[in-house]
Amino acid sequence: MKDDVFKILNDYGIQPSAQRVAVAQYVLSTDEHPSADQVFAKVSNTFPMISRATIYNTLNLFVEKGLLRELHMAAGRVVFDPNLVRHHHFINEETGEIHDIEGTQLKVTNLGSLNDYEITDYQVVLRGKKKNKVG
Amino acid sequence: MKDDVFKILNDYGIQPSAQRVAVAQYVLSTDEHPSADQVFAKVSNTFPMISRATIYNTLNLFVEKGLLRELHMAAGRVVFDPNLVRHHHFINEETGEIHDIEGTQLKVTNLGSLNDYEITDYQVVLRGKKKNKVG
DNA sequence: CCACGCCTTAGACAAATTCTAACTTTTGAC
DNA sequence: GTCAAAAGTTAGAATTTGTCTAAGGCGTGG
Repeated sequence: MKDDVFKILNDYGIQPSAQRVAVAQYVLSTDEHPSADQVFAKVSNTFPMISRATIYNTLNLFVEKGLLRELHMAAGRVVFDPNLVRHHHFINEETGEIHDIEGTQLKVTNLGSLNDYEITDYQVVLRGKKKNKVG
Repeated sequence: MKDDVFKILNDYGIQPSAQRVAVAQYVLSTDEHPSADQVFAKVSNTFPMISRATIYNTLNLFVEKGLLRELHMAAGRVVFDPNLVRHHHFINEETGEIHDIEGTQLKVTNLGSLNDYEITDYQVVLRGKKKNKVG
């Protein structure tokens, strides 16, 4: 198991260290969608000397190397939108700008199959960059 | 124009004040998806005495009254996801929990029509609550 | 005028994240 | 093995985002 993690880190071009292995063991085996602080709390149990900065450094490195993905949807760090009609958003990853995508440009189907949930709102979040006009 | 804003605030049950009108004039006329701090910066230009607390109070009031919507997708306050396969997320608004929705349960179509953008990633974000089992 | 309620203010506070400077560990050359 | 350079880690300071608090301002009804 620790060997697995070692191999995974190597595969992603991440130099293993005791701290990085400890973080990876937790985040790769959970479906809790933890925040950095939750990772800190969990990993501290088995690795009491680890510092917060290392947690942040390690998580950011993992994201950079493609081993983890960041989700930007928890509370806090919020922006405001006066457009109340259902619509979607495109985030330009080069600039951070958020653009509206009209509701009619995308269609989400099969919503009805999610029987356990009562959906009050949904939107599609697209990430990418503006195409260069060619020619 | 100022009269328009006055009327809108009244329509949404918001007691107008000089500060609230100033904030509304900016946020209702922009498509910049501003953060609270950006609102503060802009409104300070025309209303130098306004305080940050008033900006936050006012924006939160507008959201509460339905005049604005919050978007939780900017950088910061982040959680991490080891699931790299394309999938979607359901946020339980009662608990804040984030659940994975398999990519196969939802289908987004018409992506190809967004010709100006090069999409590197997308996901559907659903908000709501777990249904109570009835009976 | 006075009191009451609502609003605003400045600054304190709190939480999340990044930065910094010093220390430790690893690695590679000799 | 020893040394130096590079990489990683640490604690704590600093920054950023947002809320809370205590005090004061303003308008309306008496």
